[in-house]
Amino acid sequence: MDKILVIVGPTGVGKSQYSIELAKRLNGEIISGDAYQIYKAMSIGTAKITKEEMQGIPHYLVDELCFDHPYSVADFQRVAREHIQTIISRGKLPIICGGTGLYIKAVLYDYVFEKEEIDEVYKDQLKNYSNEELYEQLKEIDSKSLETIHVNNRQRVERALLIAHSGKLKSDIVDEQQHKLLYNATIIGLTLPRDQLYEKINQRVNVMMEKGLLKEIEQLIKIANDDKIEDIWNLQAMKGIGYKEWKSYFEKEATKEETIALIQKNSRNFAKRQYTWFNNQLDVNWINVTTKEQTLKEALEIVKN
RNA sequence: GGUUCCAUAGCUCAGUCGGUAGAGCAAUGGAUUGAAAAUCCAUGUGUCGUUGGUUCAAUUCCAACUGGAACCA
Repeated sequence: MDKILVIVGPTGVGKSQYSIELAKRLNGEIISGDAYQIYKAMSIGTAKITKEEMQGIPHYLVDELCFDHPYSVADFQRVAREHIQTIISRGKLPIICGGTGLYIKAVLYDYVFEKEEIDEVYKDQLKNYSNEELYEQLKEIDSKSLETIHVNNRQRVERALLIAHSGKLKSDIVDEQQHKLLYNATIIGLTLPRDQLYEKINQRVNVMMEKGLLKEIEQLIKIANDDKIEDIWNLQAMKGIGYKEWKSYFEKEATKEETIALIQKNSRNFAKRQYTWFNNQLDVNWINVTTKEQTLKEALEIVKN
């Protein structure tokens, strides 16, 4: 199996910085395992690292899409795997670094995404039903998929119905998988005590403001106007933390201070969800990020073993 | 200095005509297979300011004290 290194951790813990240091020492190249850093013109709010900070280490899946394009776990899985092969063929170590748990798991494990064509007419029809009605429909078609989907989780109930409608059942697709790693992956998780992490997150949002987050949003709105995009706030890319919160601000329903506080809160909540995923879905070697030298030493040791 | 009011969860506060208490927000735990920075589920964490008194029983009534607020000097 091909050897790869994976660096995960909650938002704001300092993954990017460590990935560079490790890449330098291990002759590696970095693939971003992040759902939002793929978008161009969204740099401050996604805390993207700059060209200088990359220190010449090649990065993939950063700055590749316009913000009006959709991006999905299936896209990520396909392209990330291609990059892994290319990097290995050059004799380098692939390092996946990011905070999007689902994306990273989908690459590492044998997740299968069938080729599908969405039936837009059927999708539209679903809008006419209540959560309960959709749930009942799914119970008839694919009751097994309901084991991990709650009635109120409309997004995922609809998704399971769409999958069933396009051919195979979602539960069958999952059952056919072996849930095994496809790579010899070492997964390192960077962590901090919760209160320290939250403090860092709050500070980071303040720094984003100083760097011009609001200007970045205004710029995106301008691009959207020029491109005649109707509702910018409906774009997938604008659902990201640090972006979606500004809708209320521009509609004069929230002050700047309230918006900043909301971004901080959403970031903290997100960090907590990330921990839930990494703790329960991946086999993570956790390293407490207190001193930089110690962290690197520990990380290198884990990689060797 | 005097009078009055306040003190209950991390915060803002409700409440118990005396039987050890509950909302919102924050927070915590969990699910997660094509929106995942998304979407959804669950959970009240408390010497009811301190010390005494009355009482079978005090967070609740009484007193003193401590801290805070307002008003009068």
